[in-house]
Amino acid sequence: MSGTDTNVPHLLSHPLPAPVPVGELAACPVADVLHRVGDKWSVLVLVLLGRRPYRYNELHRGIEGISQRMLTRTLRGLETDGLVARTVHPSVPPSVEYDLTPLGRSLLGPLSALAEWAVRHGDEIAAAREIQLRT
Amino acid sequence: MSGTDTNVPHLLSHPLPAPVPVGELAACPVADVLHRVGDKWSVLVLVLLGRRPYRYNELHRGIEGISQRMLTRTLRGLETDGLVARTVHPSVPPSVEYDLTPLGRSLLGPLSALAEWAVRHGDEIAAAREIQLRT
DNA sequence: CGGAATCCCATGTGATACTG
DNA sequence: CAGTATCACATGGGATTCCG
Repeated sequence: MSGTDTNVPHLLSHPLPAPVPVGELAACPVADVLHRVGDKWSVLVLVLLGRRPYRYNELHRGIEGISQRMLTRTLRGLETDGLVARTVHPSVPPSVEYDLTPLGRSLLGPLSALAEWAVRHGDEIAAAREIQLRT
Repeated sequence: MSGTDTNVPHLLSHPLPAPVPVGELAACPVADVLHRVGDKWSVLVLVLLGRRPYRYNELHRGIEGISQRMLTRTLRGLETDGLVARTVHPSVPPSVEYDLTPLGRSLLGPLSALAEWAVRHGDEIAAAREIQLRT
């Protein structure tokens, strides 16, 4: 991912002093994407759909604790952003299948990098939080 | 702590059907981290502090549009999670310096992967949103 | 300078009930 | 099966004022 750095500026990697305000970053879609994927359920839906297509109730059973409302809203949001495709199969009873779009699938890579970091350092964060609680 | 754990499972990369509900993922800290960094300002603060240490008002000026309240809350949150260190220099007038901890710095890598993705595909997301708006 | 306190609104999230 | 509708609550976020 960092290997093909042809024209994309490395926004996070250069340790230079900031000459200008981060309008460059506020205007850039990084925070946008983080906000989209940073909600409570989106990443879980993306991960599941990264394995195979799922039907609605299948997702509902697969993601423990999600309400129908939030599952629907999450799917709609991801669909709106072109990350998830919704396909209705005209059968009786009707079945609806959700799957990742190529765009959504391309997000799995960067997401997995963050996932690995989270798995590796999650306990450190938890430890840091514990310390704050006892002071 | 978890540094010795070399076989971190690739939660997002194996395309196998899900044998069990994602309790594995709901319990794992991935969504947690996304939620922490997925707010409106955290990533911007992390990026700035990735370049060099900053003082409070320096950050306030550097991040256009952030309120004092949110800057403080964001810094406190990142500090609580052990990603940012706050150092008070006893001078007159007092100066407070914020910097990334090693943990915080280790997050810049995965974050930059996501940032590159966002820069590359941000327009596709915008395009997908436009389509939804006109229907 | 580096915040804290307060008020207020928007959004996220959940529970429940209902439906084609 | 695959949702919608409604209510209710917690949190996020901004504006303003005040303080050591």
